[in-house]
Amino acid sequence: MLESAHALFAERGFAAVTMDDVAEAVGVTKPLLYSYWGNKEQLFLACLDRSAEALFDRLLSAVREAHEPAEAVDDAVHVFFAFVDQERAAWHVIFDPSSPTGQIPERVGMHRARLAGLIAEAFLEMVPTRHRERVRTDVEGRSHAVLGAAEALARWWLTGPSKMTAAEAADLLIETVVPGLPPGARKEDTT
Amino acid sequence: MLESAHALFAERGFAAVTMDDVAEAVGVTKPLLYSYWGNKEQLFLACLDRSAEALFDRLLSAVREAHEPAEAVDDAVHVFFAFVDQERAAWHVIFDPSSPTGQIPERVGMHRARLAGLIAEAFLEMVPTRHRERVRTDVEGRSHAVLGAAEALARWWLTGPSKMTAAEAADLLIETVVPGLPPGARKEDTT
Amino acid sequence: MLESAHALFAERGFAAVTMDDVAEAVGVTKPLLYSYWGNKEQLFLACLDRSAEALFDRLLSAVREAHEPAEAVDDAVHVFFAFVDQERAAWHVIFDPSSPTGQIPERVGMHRARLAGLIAEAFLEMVPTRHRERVRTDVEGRSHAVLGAAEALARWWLTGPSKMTAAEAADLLIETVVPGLPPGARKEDTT
Amino acid sequence: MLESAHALFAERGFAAVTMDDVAEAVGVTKPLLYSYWGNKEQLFLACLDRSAEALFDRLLSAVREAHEPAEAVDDAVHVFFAFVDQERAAWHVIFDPSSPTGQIPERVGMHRARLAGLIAEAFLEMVPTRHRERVRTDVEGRSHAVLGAAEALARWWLTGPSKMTAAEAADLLIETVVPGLPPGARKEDTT
DNA sequence: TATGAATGAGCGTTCATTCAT
DNA sequence: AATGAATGAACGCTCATTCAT
Repeated sequence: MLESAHALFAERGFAAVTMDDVAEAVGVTKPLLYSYWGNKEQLFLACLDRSAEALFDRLLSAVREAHEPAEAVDDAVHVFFAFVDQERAAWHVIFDPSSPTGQIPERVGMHRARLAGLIAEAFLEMVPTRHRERVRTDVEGRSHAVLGAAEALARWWLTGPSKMTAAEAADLLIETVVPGLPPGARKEDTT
Repeated sequence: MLESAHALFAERGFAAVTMDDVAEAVGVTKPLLYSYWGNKEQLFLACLDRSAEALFDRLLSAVREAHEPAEAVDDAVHVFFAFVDQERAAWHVIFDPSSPTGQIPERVGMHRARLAGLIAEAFLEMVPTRHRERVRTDVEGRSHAVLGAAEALARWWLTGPSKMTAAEAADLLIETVVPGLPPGARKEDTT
Repeated sequence: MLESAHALFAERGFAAVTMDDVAEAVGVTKPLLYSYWGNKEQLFLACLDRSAEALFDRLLSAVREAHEPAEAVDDAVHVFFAFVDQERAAWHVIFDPSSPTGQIPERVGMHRARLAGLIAEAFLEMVPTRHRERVRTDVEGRSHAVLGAAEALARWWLTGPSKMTAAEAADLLIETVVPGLPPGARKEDTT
Repeated sequence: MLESAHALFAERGFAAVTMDDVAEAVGVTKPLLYSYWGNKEQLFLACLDRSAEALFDRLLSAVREAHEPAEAVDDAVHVFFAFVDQERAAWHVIFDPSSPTGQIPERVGMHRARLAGLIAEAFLEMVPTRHRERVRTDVEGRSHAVLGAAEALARWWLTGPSKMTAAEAADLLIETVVPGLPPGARKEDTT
């Protein structure tokens, strides 16, 4: 039942969707919508959480099932682009830029942080244990950078002139950001 | 006079600012605003162009004045973070995610593409002439990725727990994405 | 419920009535007005159609129930002035001259044409069958002329110094325009 | 200089023309417009008077120069349609239906009355002197009816399917309303 | 005289949200 | 549980009109 609302938000963005639209698409009356979700924001947050959770789960699996640290990052990136490719609506909802009111930005930030955390963990795996604490903050920043790179590359890939497959886009991202990692491993670890 | 409007948009985003707000902040009446800019969108676009132009100019100078290709990218990244640091309002307007109506997304896309183009040029300088055509599309994608990484890292840096200086944030970005470049230069050129 | 809106439009004309006025007069809030009629124009068109329909129906009955052609025109004219007399608001809405935007003029033209068509039919009845085609265009023009005469006479009657009854005004119109008809019947048919 | 304003009012009607439009069309600044005419209404009234005066003058000449009463009405009608044909802008301003505010309707009424008065005079000429007082009111009403008929026929002629010349339209009107006149002359004067 | 700049007052419309039933 | 009907609160925008210069 969230399905239809989800599709609408993905297509037109939070701000451009009215509760009337949602009610019509879902096939129920507006008051019912309110009795279920309280208000527009809550409804959107439900969609957002659903999408972000799905992406998070897939990334988590990829990272968990990887046999070695370096592989984990690669797999995660591939999973990310596969997700964008297959679950376009979910992707749009997660990164919908037209939702700047109330609790939404905060929640988006939280999901972003969770995703970045996942990436960060994978990176940390590549750093010898004794150096992890020292580089932790850097890794967090890098993770956000990588996530932002992924987001921007995905947007360019979806809307631009490129005719890459999801896998090729993923490889491009890996080539771009992964060699720069793990941090500290390069410079400081040569001792 | 755009100043005040600019500040408002930076602070609250396009959607959350009313023309009444702007009028009050600027210290004039609404009709005057309309006589100057026609409508809310035009007013915002004026702010947007102004900010994006400023960032573009700074990056362009940095790239032009660099002595060698590798230096150009480094300098650009540092200039970028310095800009975010000093011209926070401009930065927010450029990457305001709450402006999804009318011509705005298109214009934002244009500015993003221009910035990416600048980065791409700098990267191409690092690739031997005979390989440039072959890697051009990849480089474009990478440029968007780098820009996205910069945007995300800047956001994390401004809002997160990090206490880095702008220069340190810039270095972190460089470490993260620059080694991955130039594309083709690494793998294919060793032949 | 259209009643109050109708009265307002009749009294002050389309342009001089605001939706706030209507809402207050009707005793509901503005959004409800919009949920019922969509916009000001639609609301007015509803009033217009209602009035024009009422006048048309009365004229139609008069024409249908007349025992012979000549009587039909007479009766129609009397019905017209009786309508003006009793349903003054409706009359004002139909001939409201302050409604020159959107679909309104077109719709007014349509209603005028329908009324003229009714008159034209009555006139054609007075013309021998074999001449009808030949005079059809003339009759159409004459019908509009008669309708205009009726409208102007009614306006003069309602606002001027005359103290006639509706029946007397009707007779005056009949004396003025009816002898001039049927066209063709006079000049051409004597052969 | 009124010329341009006149043209605008004729084309779009009173309500749809802004003072900015007028200023631009005339080629002066708005404040100058105000210094000349005081306000929009006065400006329009100036245009209106000018047009109405022109029509009145032509009708007056026609009536004055006619050799006998019956001819006067015929000539006036022909002059009327020639005016509509040649001075379409003036005609539109006189009968502009979108000017229902302030003094305008009253002034329009005055001009209408003057025109009707002219027609009435011509008709009265056809009535033996001793009956004139008795029929004066009737004649006034009839004159308005004739004027309304002329107006409606002209509108139909200009916008409808007819391909008549101005003279043919005039003849059609004469056939329709003139035989019905002079009033009283027919019924009562046969004694 | 003539104007660039400025405004008061208001209008049509929208939409998230609620209540009586 | 479910809804048809209703609304509060704004918002973008317009335009006749007027000062300061």
